[in-house]
Amino acid sequence: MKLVIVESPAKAQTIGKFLGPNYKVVASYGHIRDLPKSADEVPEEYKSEPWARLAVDVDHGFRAVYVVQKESKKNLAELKKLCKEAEEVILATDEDREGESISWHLLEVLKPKVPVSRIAFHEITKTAIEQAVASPRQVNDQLVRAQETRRILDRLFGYELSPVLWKRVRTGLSAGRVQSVAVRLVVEREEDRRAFHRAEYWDVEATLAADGKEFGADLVSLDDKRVAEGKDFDAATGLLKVSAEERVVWLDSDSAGEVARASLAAVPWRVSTVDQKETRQRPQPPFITSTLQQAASSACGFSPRRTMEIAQRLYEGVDLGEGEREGLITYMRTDSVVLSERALAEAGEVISNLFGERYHTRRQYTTKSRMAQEAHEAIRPTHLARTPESLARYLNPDELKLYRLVWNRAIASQMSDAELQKTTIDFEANAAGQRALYRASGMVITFAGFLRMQESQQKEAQLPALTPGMPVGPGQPVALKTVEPAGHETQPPARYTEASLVRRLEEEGIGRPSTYAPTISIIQLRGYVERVGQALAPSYLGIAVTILLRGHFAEYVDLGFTAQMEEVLDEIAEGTREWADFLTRFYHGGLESTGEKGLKPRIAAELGNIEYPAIPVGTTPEGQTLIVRLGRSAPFLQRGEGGEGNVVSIPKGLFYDELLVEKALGLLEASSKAAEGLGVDPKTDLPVYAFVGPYGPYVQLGGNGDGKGPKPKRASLPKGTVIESVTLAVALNYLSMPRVLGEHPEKAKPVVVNIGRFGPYVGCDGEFRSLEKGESVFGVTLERAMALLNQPKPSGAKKLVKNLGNAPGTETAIDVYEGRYGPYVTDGKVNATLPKLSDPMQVTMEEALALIAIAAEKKPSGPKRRSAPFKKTAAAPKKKAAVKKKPAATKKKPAAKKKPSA
DNA sequence: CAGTGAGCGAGCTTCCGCTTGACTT
Repeated sequence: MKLVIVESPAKAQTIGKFLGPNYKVVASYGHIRDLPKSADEVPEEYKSEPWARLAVDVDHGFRAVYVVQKESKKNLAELKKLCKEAEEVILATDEDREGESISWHLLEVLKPKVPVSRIAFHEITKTAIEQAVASPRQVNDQLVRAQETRRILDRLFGYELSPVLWKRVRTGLSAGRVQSVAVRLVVEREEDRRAFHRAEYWDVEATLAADGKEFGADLVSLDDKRVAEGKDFDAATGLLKVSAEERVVWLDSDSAGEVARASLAAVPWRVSTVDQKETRQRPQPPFITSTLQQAASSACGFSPRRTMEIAQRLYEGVDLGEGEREGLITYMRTDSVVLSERALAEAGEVISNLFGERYHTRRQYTTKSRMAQEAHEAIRPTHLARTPESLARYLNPDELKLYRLVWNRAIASQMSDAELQKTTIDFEANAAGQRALYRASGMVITFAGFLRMQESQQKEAQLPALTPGMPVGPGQPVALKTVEPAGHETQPPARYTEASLVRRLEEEGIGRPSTYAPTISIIQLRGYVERVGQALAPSYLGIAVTILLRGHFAEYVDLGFTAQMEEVLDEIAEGTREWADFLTRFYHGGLESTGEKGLKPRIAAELGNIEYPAIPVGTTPEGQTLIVRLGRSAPFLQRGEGGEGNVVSIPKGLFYDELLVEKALGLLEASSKAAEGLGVDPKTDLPVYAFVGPYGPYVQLGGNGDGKGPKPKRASLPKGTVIESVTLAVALNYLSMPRVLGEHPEKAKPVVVNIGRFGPYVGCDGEFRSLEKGESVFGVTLERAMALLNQPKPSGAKKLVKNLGNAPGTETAIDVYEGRYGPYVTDGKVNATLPKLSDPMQVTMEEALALIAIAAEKKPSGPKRRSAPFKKTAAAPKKKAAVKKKPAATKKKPAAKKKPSA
């Protein structure tokens, strides 16, 4: 038996059929090893290395530590077994960088004792596979190194820049070569929308009729000066932007009205020119991942993720009633527009049968993108003879829609050009001494060609047959019906949709077919981008993060970064560049003299300069700055230095493009008026208000504004409460807190329930207990409260386990504690968690001191964590942001901990 | 940006690209 390993099980099944019983074809299920994702996946022997977090030894040749992915373990065990039974192992992973890498990892892990060869095929047909088997080669190490370089660069990029965001913006955030540029694109589109100035421009529209047909003609020029249209205006200023020598006239409402009146009075007009032109239209190439996602989005409203799910099902196949599943489309993660010979031939037959020979034009497409790796074909039906109609009863409606899309596009791509005839007729009028030119455009299809496959037929507009010199007016062959001014406005650039963002990334060579949909998901999951209908709008968090990265790490989030990386990877693959050199320069930097800084020193140098992000909004007429800051619960607008009356939260759904100075001032105004309140508390006659504060929404009873007198009663609302939804009744309910549930039978003290900093709780006489997760304050009875209070205090607190006595020669006591995170030792200053599986009772003084020494050295270096953004009071000086450096002990690489690195 | 009641050692979070898992009441 010869063992053939491919990447996907569906492919394995198909190939298995071609190769016959002497071969066993199995799948690797993609990559089998990767860098460990987090500390707990790092092998024990490397855990104490300074680079363990990265799993790349950045100081010794960028040696990477790979671990078998959990999901791959079972399959790998199976593969190992099969390897032993095989007389030969054939690696048939995809022929691209990642595929070559998978083969290499398979070799490393399986270590087959039998001959191994590497084959590749781009087309799943019997001949292609037989040919591939007949011409084996070895794994291409240079290509593998290129992949490894890519992988390591992405790891260093993501795992070094993300922590910058944790320190300066919010924990849990992420930055990456692909995702950060995706967010940047969305943010910059929003900035363009925000900076956009509308321009109003007018033209004149005439309705004419001849041969019983009505048609329109628009004013295009006056005295040979072209009438300005939308594209003539600058988006950022709303002003006309045409070169000096170009003669353009910008009509407003009045002048357009005048021209219209004068034109109408100027009958008869005259046909001045009739121009006819034959044109052709070519079909588009068959689908690749990005274009499929785009088309499915506009035609069916599917998100990229949904499109890929449906495509996966079509790829894996359905039971067509013959008991065997058969794949209906080729592989859906591809960047190649190439069609196989068989597909080309099949298309010819299908098209000739359906429409006739004339409709068929054999076309092989070539992929434009330099980044393309072309391991697969274009996305097409596996059998073009299988029409959507013939599959209708086997597919669900969405599957059918997508299949139809794929089939139509593949067939159309092999059909003849459409032939069109375009007609332009100009009419001339003497409008109050000005020569006004009106233009009518028509188009007829003389040969439909591939347009037969188009779902929405191109609109034809037939113009009557006119000849130059013909008069236009009452009693003439061409009648003039109306002449009216028409106003237009330029439109701001549209937001990206998920699919159009994918398309843009693809055009820029950023990301791969397998990551487009996940990238779109991750930037939403991180809260950088939100969906508004089909469109993507950046959140204020996304804007803040982009401002930070763009301001301090510009070249890393540059649109061209990936393209540059790809160039280097190509050189590595070709053997003209050394991979570790490249990574050294990327991470540690180039020669000092060149001023080229690597990522690591760059971050170290930059960190102190990074302020907590503020998003610029503008300046008030009084000269105060307006900014958006990120609050704990939501973004808020701040005027000047903030403080009472100068701060307001930003309502949900108000995005940056609309947050202009005027709107911002309106919000501040409205918030001082929120003061009007929800109504009056019947018991106290005091007004009730609902506000959003720094810790979330809350309600308040009475006393707003003056800042004097007794503080008003306030109560928190649960996190995420929409302030607009709060009614008087709801507000009063919360204001009833802290609510007395009754009296403690023993202590004779009141038992209360309230919502506090750590959530809802009950309390009595200085004793407090939190409610359980999800438990409502309104459901708590006295009984329940008593039950909670009678429970012992949850002991997250440390417990002394053992006293080891004083460290030799000192007065410092060394103790072992049992804490929330397990047992640890401490000298009172530095704590060190005991290694797993060690018995806290068996710890010796020696071990404890060693652990403490290691922990002390690991203590965070560099700038101290800065204070929370809202900690400071209005009175405090504003400048505090400068990072204080602790006069911490200089840290050197400890000579003691050295690991024999290979 | 308001305000109410605890406590302690933190360690973790994060990247991009390949692929589909699926043991039971």
